[in-house]
Amino acid sequence: MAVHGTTKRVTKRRVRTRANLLDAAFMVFAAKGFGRVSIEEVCEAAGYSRGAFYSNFDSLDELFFALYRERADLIADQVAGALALDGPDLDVPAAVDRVTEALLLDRDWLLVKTDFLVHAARDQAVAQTLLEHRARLRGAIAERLARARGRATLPAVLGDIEGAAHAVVAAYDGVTTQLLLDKDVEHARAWLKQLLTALLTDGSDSTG
Amino acid sequence: MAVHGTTKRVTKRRVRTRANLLDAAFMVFAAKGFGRVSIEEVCEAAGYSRGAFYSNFDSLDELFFALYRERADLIADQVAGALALDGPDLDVPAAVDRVTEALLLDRDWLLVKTDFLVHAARDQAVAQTLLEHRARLRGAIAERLARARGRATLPAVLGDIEGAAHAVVAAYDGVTTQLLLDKDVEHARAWLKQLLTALLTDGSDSTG
DNA sequence: CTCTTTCGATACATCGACGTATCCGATACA
DNA sequence: TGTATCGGATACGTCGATGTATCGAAAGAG
Repeated sequence: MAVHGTTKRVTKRRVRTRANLLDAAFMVFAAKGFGRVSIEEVCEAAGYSRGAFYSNFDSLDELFFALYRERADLIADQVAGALALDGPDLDVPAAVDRVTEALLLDRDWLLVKTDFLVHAARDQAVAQTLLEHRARLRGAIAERLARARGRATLPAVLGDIEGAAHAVVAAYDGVTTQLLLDKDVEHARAWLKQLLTALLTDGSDSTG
Repeated sequence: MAVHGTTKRVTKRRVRTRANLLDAAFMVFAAKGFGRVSIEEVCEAAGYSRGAFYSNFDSLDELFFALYRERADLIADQVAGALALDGPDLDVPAAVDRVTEALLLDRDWLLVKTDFLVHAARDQAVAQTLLEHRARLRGAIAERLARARGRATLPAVLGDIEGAAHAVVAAYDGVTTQLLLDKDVEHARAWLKQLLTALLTDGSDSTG
């Protein structure tokens, strides 16, 4: 097959190297923080020389971006999956349970994610990407919330369903912050459930 | 006055220099992020040489810590002040208004604060300090919430008043995250109000 | 199996930031 | 005002990280 012309030959070795670099970078970033990591450290952790790095990326920033994109997509799918486990109608407490399980497992990811947030806060283009990711997540949540209508009523204060989805994300972010500090995953999980329940259910429901 | 013995002579010039360095550092940190700032940049921004820096601090970390402590205390007082403006009884919506005004003014501060959070997440000692700060804030909030009892009832899902205070902080953190990305202060403020209202008022109140 | 292309390692030059040691002007105190 | 001390500037040596250019080895095509 003549896939010549524009496309360069891409070896299996190359994709392996790239993946290894990304994986190593993830661990190093999680451990030391993006701002305190050098290209050399990433290479050393991955077992490559700097030549391999420069062959695959132009800068640490580019690698970081690629890394975030990869993992964020993965998480997004995970959450979407957790939300999809329901039947056509959504059982709010059950969904809350499953989503909190899926979201708050990996402290390393939270560390990297927050580094990326800090990065995005100072770079409009990066911020745009992150905002789109978040919008997608909110969209999935809103879609599911829509199906819950009638079974449970949302508090009017939050406005429409979009507002409620927004609130869910905010709660998640808030819990994340606390978790980064106290490192108590179980507590964070339990508490996120509480928060989401408080936000998503009318004060008037009395079921357990 | 013989304050000799242990105490070194501390000149006015020194305190001025130190303050200038801290102020300059704040701006530089806000602009570029702690991880991307060198000692030299701070000195240049402040109009001093590196000699001045090393005469006042041992490392960038130490300066960062001092800087955070200073500003955080300032903000804490500000919030406490906003909460204290009430009479003995607390009017929840009014207090929410004033607190949101006080909290969300300075994007630069949010940037630095988040940098510090990322920093603290990887250093237990620093995390401890930050947790104590947050505990103090929560304490002030809880104290005020206690006075509101009877006037407005808190949703039961949040548990006790401590839980409610926790939720307030989480909401603040959540909104902060969004604000860092979209830079829309007014929207963030309005929305924080909404969130707090949803969290702190029973679903059964109907007033606007 | 051979030949070409690609990938990653090595060696090199450069640069910026660091920390220190020393010196001079500023400041406080008598 | 004199003087001892303090604070900040300057100059220096060092080190780590960067990016590039070149080379040998691995992988794919025929």
